[in-house]
Amino acid sequence: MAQEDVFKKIVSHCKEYGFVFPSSDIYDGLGAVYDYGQNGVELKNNIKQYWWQSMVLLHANIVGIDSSIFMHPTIWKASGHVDAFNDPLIDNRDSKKRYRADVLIEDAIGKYEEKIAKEVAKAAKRFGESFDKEQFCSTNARVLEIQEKRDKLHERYSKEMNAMNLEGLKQIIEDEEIVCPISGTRNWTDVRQFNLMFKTEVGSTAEGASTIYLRPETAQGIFVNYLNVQKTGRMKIPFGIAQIGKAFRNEIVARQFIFRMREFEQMEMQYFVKPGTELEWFKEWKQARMQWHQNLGFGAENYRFHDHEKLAHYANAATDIEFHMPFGFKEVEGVHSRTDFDLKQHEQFSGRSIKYFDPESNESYTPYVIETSIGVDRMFLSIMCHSFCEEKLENGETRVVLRLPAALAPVKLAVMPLMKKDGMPEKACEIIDELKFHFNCKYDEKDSIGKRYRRQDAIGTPYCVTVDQDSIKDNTVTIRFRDTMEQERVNISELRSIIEDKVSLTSLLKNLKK
RNA sequence: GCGGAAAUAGCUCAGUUGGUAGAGCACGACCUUGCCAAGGUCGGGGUCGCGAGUUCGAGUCUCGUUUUCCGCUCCA
Repeated sequence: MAQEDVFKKIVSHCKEYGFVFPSSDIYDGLGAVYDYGQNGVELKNNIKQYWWQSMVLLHANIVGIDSSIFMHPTIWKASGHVDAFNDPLIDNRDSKKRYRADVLIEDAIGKYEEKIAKEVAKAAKRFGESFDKEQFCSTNARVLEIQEKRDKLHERYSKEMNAMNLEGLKQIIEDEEIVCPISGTRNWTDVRQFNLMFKTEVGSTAEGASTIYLRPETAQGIFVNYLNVQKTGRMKIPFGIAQIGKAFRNEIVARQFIFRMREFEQMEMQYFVKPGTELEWFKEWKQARMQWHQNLGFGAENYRFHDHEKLAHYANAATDIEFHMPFGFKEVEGVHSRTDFDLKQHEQFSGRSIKYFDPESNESYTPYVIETSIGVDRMFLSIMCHSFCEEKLENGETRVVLRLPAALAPVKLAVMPLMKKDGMPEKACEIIDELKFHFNCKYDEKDSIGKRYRRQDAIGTPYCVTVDQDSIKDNTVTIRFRDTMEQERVNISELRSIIEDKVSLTSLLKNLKK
């Protein structure tokens, strides 16, 4: 597939030009872990800056924190991760397919529903023609019988799920004679659990050691600090807390390059609102986050919302912002209305009151939360995918160019002497020495000028400046633009004003303000 | 975790029925040139993913293992 080829090219481009390397490369790599290289780290930092500034700089009522990766283990009991990250899985030995045991059983419950609906429909049709009391009674009895079976199954299933009794779930699958949809057989393995949280131990002696987890999301660090921030920052609802940080999930299958990694970075903002207003704020943030994405100029057609129909236990509204990757529309960001679930849970598990006292209405309440949660690495990938371009030139050659938004580009300006003599290198270095305080500059004197331009194209440098013989005499240089490859002759003293605005985040951020 | 495919220089790959490890690009030095991947000379770089086995001899055959890709599966 052409699209997959493009993705492969992007992956190797990332490695070849110092954006992303497989982790532990010289030891054959470590599954689903990647390192960012010299250019990747610049791009990633710029993405984080764009997000952070759009949140914390542009909103008087949003502040940031940086909470630690280790947290009290009870936090993950309160959040539900200890239970919910333990999906019960079962394999069919014939089809070699793996299923979630709970999903299989829920499907079986659904089948009873179908049966009931069928009986009712059949009866309705028959009674439309002629009413027969005996038939009515027998149908009624049949429906009641199925309903009873369904209710019994449901009850048993809820009980086993709550207890996370793996043998019990397996027994249900056997008793209900659930077959694999592919092979049609009942040749099942035992139900097994895979814990998606990484564990480690705190305390060096075995006796004093306690198991703790690497956080699977950054959100809980915000929730448990919510009251600290509210009190010390004198925050009034509605207000938000933003955080950028690493999170860890022991994914069963981690694939598609940096799209799903075991160690990844999140940018999360939890917005605390008055109960009852949460759906308005949900709508507001949904739009605001989409605007933030589209502000990069990648084209509205490459984004879409994916509203969740099946909501997680903590949410009363949820949507994903998906971006058109070479392997399909994929989730980059989630916007969730998390209700007061998390704060309430932490109140219960910690035994501390973390209610908010509203001075306007003179009442205390647990705030509702709107969460915006975006994967830095996924954002990085979407930007690389969209910017990567193999361009046919008029002379028939192809040029590989990264059309990164200038504000995100790792290097803003490359300065190169046309020749390695006659004072040109020195002049070029003078230019860099002045401009390096304002944006990221790079010097290059190796190889022909054309080759050097292409090298900069490949890492997305928006501007190249070339110092030639005339520059020595009249202090002018040619500035070359990445996207058009056109050149202009300008005075060295003008360079900063020409470039600085276009490569700064300010230009992006200003477009965000309505 | 299951099934399929793959792994040779930084990258892309060649390597015949088992017989001394190659090319192009990239990299370094020098010469020539100078505005869109230029030419020349010389040079550095590989335990052929790793470990066993078969063999006089393994990049090549067999088994195991690791990693990657594709499909399944999963995704707060």
